Amino acid sequence: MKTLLARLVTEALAALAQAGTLPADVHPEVQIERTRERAHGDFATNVAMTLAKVARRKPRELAEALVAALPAHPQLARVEIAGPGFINFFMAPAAWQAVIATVLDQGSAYGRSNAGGGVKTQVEFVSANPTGPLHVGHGRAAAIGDTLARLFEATGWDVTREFYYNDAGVQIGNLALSVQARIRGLEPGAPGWPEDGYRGEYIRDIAADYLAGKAVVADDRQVQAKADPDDLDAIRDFAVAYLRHEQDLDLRAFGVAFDVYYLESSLYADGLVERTVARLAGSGRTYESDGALWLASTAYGDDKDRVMRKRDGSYTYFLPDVAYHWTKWERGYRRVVTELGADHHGSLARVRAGLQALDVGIPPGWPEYVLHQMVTVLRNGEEVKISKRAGGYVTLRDLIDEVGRDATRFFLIMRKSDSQLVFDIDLAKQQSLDNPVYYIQYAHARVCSVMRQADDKGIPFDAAAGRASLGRLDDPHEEALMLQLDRYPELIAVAARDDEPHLLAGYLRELAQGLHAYYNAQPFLVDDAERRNARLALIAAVRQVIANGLTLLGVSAPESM
RNA sequence: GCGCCCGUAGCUCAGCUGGAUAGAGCGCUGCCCUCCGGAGGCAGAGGUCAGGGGUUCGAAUCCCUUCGGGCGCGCCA
Repeated sequence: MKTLLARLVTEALAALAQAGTLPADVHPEVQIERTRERAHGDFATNVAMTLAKVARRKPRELAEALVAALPAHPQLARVEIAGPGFINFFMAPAAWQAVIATVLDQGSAYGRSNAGGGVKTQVEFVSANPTGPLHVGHGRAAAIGDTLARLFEATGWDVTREFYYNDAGVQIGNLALSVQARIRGLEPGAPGWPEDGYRGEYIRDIAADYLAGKAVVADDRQVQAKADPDDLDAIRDFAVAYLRHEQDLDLRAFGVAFDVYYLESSLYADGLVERTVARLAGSGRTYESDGALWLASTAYGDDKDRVMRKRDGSYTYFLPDVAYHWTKWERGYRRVVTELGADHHGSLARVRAGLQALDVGIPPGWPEYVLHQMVTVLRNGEEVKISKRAGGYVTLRDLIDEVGRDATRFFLIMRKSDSQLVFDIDLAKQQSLDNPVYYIQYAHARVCSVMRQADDKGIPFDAAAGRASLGRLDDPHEEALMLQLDRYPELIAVAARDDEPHLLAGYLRELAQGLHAYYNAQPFLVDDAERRNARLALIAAVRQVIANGLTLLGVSAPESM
């Protein structure tokens, strides 16, 4: 409908230009927006105001001329001029009613599009190092990254989910030493316990399994424990596989699956770090100072120059980060989203600057970054502290076990990633109206229940009859719902374009609210078969869109609760 | 000190790439079940959109600035 209106307005503008009311050389972008209030019609445009200056006419005068030149269309019932010069469009009821048939025809495909045109796209997220179980922050990353990936898939992008981690660095060495200390029966803090060792109970579990010679299978590796307390390499390999496996279980319980696991160590093994150094050196933007090799990254928008190679000859993490993102480009991903905790925001400007310095055709501003702010967990109104080193923190799996996957995913996605998020465990656990995820799921279950009732009463929903009688839908609640349904594809497109999955959570809440209000205002199973089937067609369409939206969030749409 | 993010109702937060009288949930007050699931709905109170400048037909939204909070600012990852 938006595109229809935009076309009509453009035609009218062309006619005005022809008549000399408008200068011939203006080609304004016609904005059609949804109105906030029904009194303002269904859609509105502000072109008369934006063009008033170049046309040297008063906005309302211009609006009059434009409306006079507007071609008639059966879907357009009425046009009004209001306020400072808005042109308000009132659509014919049939135009709204048509959305119901569209939803029912398209089913789970409603809302999908091909905006991405099949372009190879990658979402990198979670990317936790295998030094412990995943915590709530990783959960937020997983919810955001996976939902984005689903949104991209729904809008025609060819998506790969990637998990990047380091299996060979300082932290991993520390992990191996911690497990070895546990193998030797040491407790955290005891003499001989490694400095900055991992103190969590899970280290003890790894030690026990290692000694027992167990085998461990993770999604990207498998290892048989050697049970030798002195073989630090073997301990490390086992511990990494063990924790990777634990993370796999967490992610699976969360409904998240990765296509690719990328190892930082492979960047070194495959010579990609060296190649990156050489390429950067060739840029003429590197220099030696204090015995270290620097990149003049300030030339590319960074706020200070960065050390590439330290005085001791080893590389800083800046280099593998650039090398890694270069591989993303080389592997053909043209849209890339890197999802990180906001505490890593410093790497953003550095990596982009490094990629520019490579001069390999990567556009400025590539890749997209989505940074999420901190998660605070509340239990009994008190903050639960998260401390990885000390152990005993709230893990993702604790949350899933306690509040369930649906509520966990929903709570972690419902806020804008830029905002800090308070995760109230007690609220998330509540199976009541206070809990938004139950409220939405209940709307879905409620429609299913009405359909069952219809069957029981021997008046099952007749979809064909419903479609033929859509003209019977004239209640304000019905109009509001049709409007909401019509908006859904646009919302999906915007959420995918702007990397804002939280919009979908808010939309679904509003749609559910519309359904509940309608339910209370009107009976559906009325004797008048035309009206009854028309109403059932409407709520069937609402159920379909709720299901489609929940699927994109990775949340189930139950038929009864 | 510098950079990024945030500041909207008592609380938690939306506000759809600048639009008309700023919204929702919870909490509070008062209503609504002979009816398809009351696990619901309706109405009301509650705001200097942190403060101050600017840009323009129009600003919660864009720019500058002050204040407050979070996170970064290492030849750690």
